[in-house]
Amino acid sequence: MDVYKRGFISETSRNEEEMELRKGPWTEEEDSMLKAHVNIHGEGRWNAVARLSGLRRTGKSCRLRWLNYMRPEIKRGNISLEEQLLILELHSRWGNRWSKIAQHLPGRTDNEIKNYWRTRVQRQAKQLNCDVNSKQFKDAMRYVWIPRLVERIRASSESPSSQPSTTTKTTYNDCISNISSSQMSYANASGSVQVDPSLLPELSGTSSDSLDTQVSSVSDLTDCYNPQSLSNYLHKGLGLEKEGAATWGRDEEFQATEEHGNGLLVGGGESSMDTVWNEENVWFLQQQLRDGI
DNA sequence: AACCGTAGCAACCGCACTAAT
DNA sequence: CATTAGTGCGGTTGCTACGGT
Repeated sequence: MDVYKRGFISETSRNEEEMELRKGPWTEEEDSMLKAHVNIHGEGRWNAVARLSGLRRTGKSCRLRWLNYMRPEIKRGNISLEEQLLILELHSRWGNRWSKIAQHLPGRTDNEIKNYWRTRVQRQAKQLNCDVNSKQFKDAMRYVWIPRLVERIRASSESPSSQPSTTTKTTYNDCISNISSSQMSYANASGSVQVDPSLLPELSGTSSDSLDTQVSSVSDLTDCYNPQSLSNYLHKGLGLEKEGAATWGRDEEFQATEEHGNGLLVGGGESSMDTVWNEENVWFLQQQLRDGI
């Protein structure tokens, strides 16, 4: 109870007692009041909503609650692999333009995507001891995580048991096809997803030059999972200068991981909550980064 | 069982933009 | 043109749940 009392503030405007505004978590009662009002009067004019609905909230608060939580089309629950891929792609293209990114993920809010980015992606950057905006990290995403994610999507599409919802798939493909740039990712006829590296952020001259060649040659995504290819990605994409530093021993371990099907590439029996951002990926990259420096 | 650290998420804040006056 | 109200957006905060010790 106290939690709902916490955070009351007084409004600077006219009737201070009457206009005492609530802050903090919304109660069920408030939710239903807001819902009832919006159902009758529609969205918009949030200050009027706040006044007329009887809610002691600011218009901003009402708007936020409605848009981020109460809209009927809000999709709740775990972010699917396709959505994760889309987020990574769109973020690499647009940066922190959360609302713009959210427009391409129906049912997801900018807040949700922002939270996803901060909690999952930034955490991984932290574990790798690099800045999320660093070239190093972007390259890791571009040449390791995104291809892995693509592969997992493909793998899951081939094994119906671990298939994310069809709805989500359709959504992803629809989104991709709706994005104007022809450089954007696309879903091919077989339903698998390819990532066009050109949509990703501009890299520094040296590495992008070498990488364009490397990546454009990857017409078949399975190539991404050829250990030699991956090694090349890491050396060129992550700017690792010692070509021989990451030994095949590493890749063998990587392959062994695949064979165990415990999460890197094979969808297995994981929950959809599982992401590409698992510890093995982090470990693998840390090793590559360490060896390469 | 109690405590602590952390991840995830809902909500707030401040600023910017836009349209109406 | 200047002002103001409404709205949108990105960054940040703080609460809750949960797992580890």
